[in-house]
Amino acid sequence: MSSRNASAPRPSARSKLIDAAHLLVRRQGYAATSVDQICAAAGVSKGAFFHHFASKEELGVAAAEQWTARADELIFTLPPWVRIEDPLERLLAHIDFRLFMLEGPTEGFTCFVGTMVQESFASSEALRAASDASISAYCERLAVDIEAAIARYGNHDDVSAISLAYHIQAVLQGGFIIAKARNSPKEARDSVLHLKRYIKMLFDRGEPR
Amino acid sequence: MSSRNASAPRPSARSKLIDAAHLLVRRQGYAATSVDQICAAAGVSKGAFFHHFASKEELGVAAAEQWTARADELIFTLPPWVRIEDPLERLLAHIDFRLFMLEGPTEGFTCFVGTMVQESFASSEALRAASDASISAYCERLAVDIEAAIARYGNHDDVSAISLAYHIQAVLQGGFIIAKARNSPKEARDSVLHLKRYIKMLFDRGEPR
DNA sequence: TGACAAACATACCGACTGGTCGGTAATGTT
DNA sequence: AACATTACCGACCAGTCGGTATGTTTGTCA
Repeated sequence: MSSRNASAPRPSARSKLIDAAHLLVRRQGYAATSVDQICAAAGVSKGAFFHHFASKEELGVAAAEQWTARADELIFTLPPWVRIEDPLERLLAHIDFRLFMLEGPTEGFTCFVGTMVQESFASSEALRAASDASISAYCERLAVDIEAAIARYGNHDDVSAISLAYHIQAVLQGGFIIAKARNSPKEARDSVLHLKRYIKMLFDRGEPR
Repeated sequence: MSSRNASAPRPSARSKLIDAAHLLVRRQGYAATSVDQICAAAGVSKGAFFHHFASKEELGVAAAEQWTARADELIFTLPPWVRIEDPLERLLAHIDFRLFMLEGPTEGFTCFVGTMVQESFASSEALRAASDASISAYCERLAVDIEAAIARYGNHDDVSAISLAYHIQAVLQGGFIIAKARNSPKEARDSVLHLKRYIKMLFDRGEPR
């Protein structure tokens, strides 16, 4: 839907620009990142930028779509634990993975679309919609596993799978902000541990180990 | 610490600039909000701006401090439920209040410092520290009530009061992002309901009503 | 080899950015 | 009345913004 042909012949300018946008926007935010900066980081001229993207906003949309694909691969396709049979164990492994990601420098684990949508939700409908699509795709994919866990184990209240998925996403996004403010992922990690405890309680299991 | 004398003689330029900054930054983000925009919204000249603040960054710091005071008043001082005797009931009333706030247009309930720190954590140590101070002040104030609730009721695991306070803050901050992306507070409200259910479970109480 | 278009580079535009500066009006203080 | 201080104004600066116009290279197919 985003690129005219499925296979990119050269991985060149376009994808390098998107990668640079991911890097810089996660570090500085969308508005504070200039087109010139993105070009310089990508090692590409400004003319090339506007050859591939009609505007900075259009790059933002493309970068959000790419972010979705990247996340789906990194979280739902490549890791070995996605093949765990039990859906609840798979869900908990997912949480552990997100916890594992909360390490190292802040720029390494924060979310491109979460950062972008915070600045642009009111000023650019295109960026807001693209960010929403990315976040919602993650949540809907996660809700499939949650639904399966509910079907097998039931849950404490009659919580909906999709609302729990959004809750997980909210804890993560909020954790990123706390980590940025605190300049440390510690509080964010503890928050994800609270989330894990909640999920276990929801499915009526005691503490692990 | 922020203003040289405790009582502001005229509520004029300085506070109007801070109010305008709160409004515009919450809507557009920090970098996307220009000094000229803030001056126009405050009905104040640019010269007056740089009379009161040495830089845009300094305004950001002052606005964060003001945000802390405003939040403390709005959440921990003025509401009648802050005088509920039982600390757990008071905590749950706090959650209900945050839920109640998640209504109306997005700009109405989002967090100034949360928005600002997301863009500035890597580029301005002063803004990051000011945002951290605001968020942490809220959490530490909240942890007092949580600590009292733990003392009276115990809790399921041996979770710490301060980590639960940061978790609450994470759910709220994350909810703001979800609400911005979804262009609706629905999923954020559901997320806070998950949070409330978790707190009840933590303190070993069944469902309400 | 030549034709032609896509992929890139260079130079540049007007609008706007954060910030400066010289000056003025009001408000104490003595 | 004289003076000092603070609050405020509006013009202005150098630099940067997103975006455009135009030129040059590169790959493809005849």
